[in-house]
Amino acid sequence: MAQKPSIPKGTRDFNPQDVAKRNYIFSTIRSAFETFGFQPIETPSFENSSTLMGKYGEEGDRLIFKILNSGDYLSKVDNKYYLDKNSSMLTPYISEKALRYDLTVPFARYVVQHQNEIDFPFKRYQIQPVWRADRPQKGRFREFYQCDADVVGSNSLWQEVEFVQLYDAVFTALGLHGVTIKINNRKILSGIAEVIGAQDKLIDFTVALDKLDKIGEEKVKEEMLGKGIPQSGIDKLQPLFSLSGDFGAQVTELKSILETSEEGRQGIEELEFINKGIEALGLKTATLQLDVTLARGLNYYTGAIFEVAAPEGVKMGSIGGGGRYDDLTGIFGLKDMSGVGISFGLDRIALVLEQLNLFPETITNTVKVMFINFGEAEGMASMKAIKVLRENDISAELFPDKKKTVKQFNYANKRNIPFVVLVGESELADNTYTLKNMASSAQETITLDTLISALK
RNA sequence: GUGGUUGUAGCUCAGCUGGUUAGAGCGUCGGUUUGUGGUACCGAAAGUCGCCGGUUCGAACCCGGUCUUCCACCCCA
Repeated sequence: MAQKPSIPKGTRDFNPQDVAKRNYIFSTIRSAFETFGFQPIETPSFENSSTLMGKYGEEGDRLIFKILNSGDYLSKVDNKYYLDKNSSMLTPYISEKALRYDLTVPFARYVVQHQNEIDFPFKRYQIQPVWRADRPQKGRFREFYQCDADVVGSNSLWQEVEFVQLYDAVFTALGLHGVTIKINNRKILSGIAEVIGAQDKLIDFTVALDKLDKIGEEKVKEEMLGKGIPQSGIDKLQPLFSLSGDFGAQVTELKSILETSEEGRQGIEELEFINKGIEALGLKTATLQLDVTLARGLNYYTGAIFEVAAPEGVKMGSIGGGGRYDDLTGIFGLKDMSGVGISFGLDRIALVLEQLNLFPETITNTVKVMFINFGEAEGMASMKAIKVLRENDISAELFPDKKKTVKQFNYANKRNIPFVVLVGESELADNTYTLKNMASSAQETITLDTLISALK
């Protein structure tokens, strides 16, 4: 055998069973999106580099897949950068396009570009692959699908309420019960930073706070101190580390911490509105949980921040995330356009469903009936019947070769084909069909009309 | 990007401190007399031991590099 071919790091092939399972998730999400009034759009898999670069922070820029220019791309390069081997300066000269890194920034570009054709508020969903030059791990790929729903052009907090409901609806429909929808608000984080005198260190502060459940209270304090946050401020955080109780109790605690911060108080108000809405409307299987340490999220979030964690006991990074960004389109020149949205990580959801064995057994993409091949004349009779079955929306096929029946049955078995039809010498003479149910082994010899109704 | 880890037939894995023709189970293919599968029995094919280089009389095994896998950072879906 020759050298085995392979695919790039962090990419995968999907076999028919995989595709069937993924399609099941896609269609569940898609139908929920549409039920909530979202409309689909699609954008190109690659954008101009200038559209993407600088939108995800320094880290993000590094993870964007750049596309090499065509032609003699080195001829345009400034000798200085070339000879210095200065990659970051050289890149813009040799790469003008890049694969999309997420669906939100291309969406912002889309909104600005098509602002005159769009009726606001605009609710769109988008299900497409994205690419990141990340180092792969489990549940972490270089090519994966995001399923995004966003609304632009409305400041209403009802949108946030709806997104919580949407998460609940999708995961309930997928049978993935017990997910936790964590919610926080960027304004609360800013407020806390303000109160402890670290407003200029918001990022450092949130990054440290985010690690609370991972490295513990002491280490978090150490890190904050190391980043130059005053001890007096850290002391004020004490109540934060011991936040407990239900949503209401935590909010009360927060209020006392954030008394002096206008922004913080606003964040709390928003949070309370969302929680009140969800309490009144109810969730089917998910839980909404306030998580003040939830600080992840891209630089552009300005209000609510969401993240969805798989049910307890499943080791997997977040399976969804999102939030409110007041000025996303601002970077492309369209001001005062608030957006809020969420994303589902299809690939991780698939892994979780697989692990918990939650895929319905009925997910298959096999044909319903296979005709055994007994020879040329029998084959012709079979093909005629198959034609009629297909016209009746029944998937059917003829085993192409006249092999031993044992082999043909084996094949049908392995492909999980539920029914087999035999058209041999006697059936040919009588103009009948022997239909066998592979699961029960029962078989009967019937006419074409009966065959059709039996398989419908 | 940093540190670690993995890689042997299609799949899951054995292979003792380097020693002669690298094994098993499952799967695949063929057969158990030619119209009936998922069971049983018999038989066969299939591996430049991830790739490149080095050490050695000799390497799947030791060393270096590289790719891949997974893990921890980082970041995220």
